[in-house]
Amino acid sequence: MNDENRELRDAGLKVTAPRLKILNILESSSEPHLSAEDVYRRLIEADKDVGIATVYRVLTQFETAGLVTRHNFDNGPAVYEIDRGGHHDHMVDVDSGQVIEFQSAEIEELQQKVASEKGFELVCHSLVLYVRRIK
Amino acid sequence: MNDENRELRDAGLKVTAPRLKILNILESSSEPHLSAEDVYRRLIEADKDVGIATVYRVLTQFETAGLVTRHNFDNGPAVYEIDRGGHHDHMVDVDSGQVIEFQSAEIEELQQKVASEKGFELVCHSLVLYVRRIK
DNA sequence: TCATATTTGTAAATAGTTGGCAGCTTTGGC
DNA sequence: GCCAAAGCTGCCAACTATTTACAAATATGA
Repeated sequence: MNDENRELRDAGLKVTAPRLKILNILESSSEPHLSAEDVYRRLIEADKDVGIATVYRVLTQFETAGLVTRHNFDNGPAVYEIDRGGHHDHMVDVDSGQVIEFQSAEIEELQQKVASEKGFELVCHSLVLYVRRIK
Repeated sequence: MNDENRELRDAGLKVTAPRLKILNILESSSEPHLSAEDVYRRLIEADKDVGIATVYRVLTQFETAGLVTRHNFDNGPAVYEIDRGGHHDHMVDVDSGQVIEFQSAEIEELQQKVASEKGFELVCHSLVLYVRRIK
């Protein structure tokens, strides 16, 4: 019983071929942000017999289980990112579409502060900076 | 020639009945965040003869002209908000769906700082805090 | 008033995502 | 190891949000 099996078990999911393959694709991808279509395309390269609906279902289950995070960047399809521990936000280069990750403990703190000033606790957040490279 | 006519003119748009009505709906709505469907429904209450495609087209033109801002909250349709000058971000109550506006000069500053540290200038940003009311 | 460029409504097309269902697979108990 | 139950899958149709094509209607400036 290897690590990936255990990850699925711990998430309360049966260990099946599609789930293992999808988890593997997410873990081994050099591009950290994959859409359902992206995952689907990589899947059928190796194995004709999969449906896009399964990809969506599995990605949603992974999200619920906390294995991946789903991002809705401005338009287009949602992208999924495997959770490697460190929380971060994203910068999108408006010219190239490139996505850059960053962390800012200060911003995180201020978010907590803003929420609690209004009588709320912060559940999660979505911060995307749209940026342009300085020439 | 009234204010609304001028707003359209200044945006380089011909002054047409659908545009005036849509602008009016956005300006007079008590709910500041309206989806294209919302706008469409209010339109046909007064006037049967409009198409949803026109609503989308006009809202996109308004966005390009800087009259409105489009937000993509987590799921569901995009919502449009008339620009009343003051920039602000949003908090969404995950239990009720209620949207609360807030401003934080400190967060804005930090965003600039983060972008410039990576060699970028900030074009715009999207910050949504998903929150829960403290009991 | 006219000519022209824009804009509109209708309807059909598209993109992304979800749901229904019959058959297949995993799992835990024996 | 074998079986029943529960869960999972592929296929395909449906669905939601949005965009496009196009011919008819309208605003604008001369």
